[in-house]
Amino acid sequence: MNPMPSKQPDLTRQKLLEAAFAEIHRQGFQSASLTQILADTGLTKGALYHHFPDKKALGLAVVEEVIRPMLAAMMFEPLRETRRPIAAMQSLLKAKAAETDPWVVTLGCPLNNLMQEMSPIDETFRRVLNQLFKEWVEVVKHGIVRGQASGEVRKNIDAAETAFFIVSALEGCIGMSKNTQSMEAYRGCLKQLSRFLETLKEKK
Amino acid sequence: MNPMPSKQPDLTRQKLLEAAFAEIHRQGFQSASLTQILADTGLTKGALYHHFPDKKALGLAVVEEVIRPMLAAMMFEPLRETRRPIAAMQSLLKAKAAETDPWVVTLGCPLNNLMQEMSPIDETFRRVLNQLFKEWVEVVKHGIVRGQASGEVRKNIDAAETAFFIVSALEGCIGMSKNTQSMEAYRGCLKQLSRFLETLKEKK
DNA sequence: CTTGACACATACCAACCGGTATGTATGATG
DNA sequence: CATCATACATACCGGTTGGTATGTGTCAAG
Repeated sequence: MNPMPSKQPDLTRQKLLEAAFAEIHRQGFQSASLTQILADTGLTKGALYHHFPDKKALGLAVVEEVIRPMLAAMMFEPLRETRRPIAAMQSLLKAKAAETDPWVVTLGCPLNNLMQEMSPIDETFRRVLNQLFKEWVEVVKHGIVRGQASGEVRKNIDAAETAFFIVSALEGCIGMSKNTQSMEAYRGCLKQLSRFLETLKEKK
Repeated sequence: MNPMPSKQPDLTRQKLLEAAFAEIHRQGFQSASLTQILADTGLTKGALYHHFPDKKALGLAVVEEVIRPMLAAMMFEPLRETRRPIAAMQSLLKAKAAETDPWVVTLGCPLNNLMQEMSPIDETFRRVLNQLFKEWVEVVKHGIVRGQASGEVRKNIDAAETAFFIVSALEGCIGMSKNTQSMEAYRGCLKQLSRFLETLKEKK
């Protein structure tokens, strides 16, 4: 009846995923230590290898079940149905710039970190990460297209190319700011990206 | 007199640096294997630890003595004395887009790779990498300032912020294209960056 | 001719890695 | 009550890691 706190497999799996996410976010996938993850969770290898066949599967699960929902909530949802994507994205950037948590500036975007590390050396990772990345670009692209329909966005721009660039530039800003470890540089970079977005608007 | 081919210490050191650069570029610093580097050079640990005190020193030397000159030749020099930086950068981007070597698209920018991996977890690396990055931004910034003086560039833009953004966006383009492994996406992204540069020009 | 610093090569080490084999408590099922 | 799969824990393994200690050949100086 009263289920023991330590015998809920779904909860255990979730704890492993979250600890793995944190460790991977800090150290990267290859340098992430399973021992460390287990130390963080208080679990053992028995639990880990019961829920995941190997380290790689754990990493891929982190992408699908931790990073994807996170990204969807933060970046996809706000753009999903907007008819004024430029305005939506600018308020999104403003929100990011207003964050006081140095999380992003110190550790960077989890998706980008993994892409940079794993895409060149592991095809499975590359496919999964690229799929997620492409979804992101697609969301932005559809936003732009809707913006073009509603008259907010100029019609002589390539929606796909522009969307790819916007996401790339944002990841670039985050990455460089991570190196600088300066919230101020981060905000300035986002401001310039916002300036670029402004140039996409239809002139009235 | 005739110096033996294998007893020129400077040459040995250089071989180690280049092999280390290649290995680090592929695998990242943490996952770079000293054994692999030695196998690539045909040398042994005796040679390595004669020239470098430890792995970290080797990595930092790679940054200073391989990546820095490479970056300086490719990105700094073309902008050093130009009075029309926008034009110079656009021809630079054009040259990058025209490259058929998939080197950049498959492995990415060595500087950015190291920054993403090492900056959050090692302060020494972060300082060295950030120094190099800041020099890059500075070169672009000075170019913009000179462009403002010569009338090519609008005067109501923040040179420092803009320079930071340009470098960030470029690194972002490279990074995302590395993930996509598509030369076409890479070229499209550079084209959008070029479009941004165009908006910096003084209206005639 | 000897000495000694330099430029490596060889052999070895403890620590850690991901992964496996086995043991065990629990809870549902027949 | 017996059975059996689930959900872990424990103990262990071979391989690899960065790093070290020692050996050796060369060459220049004294």
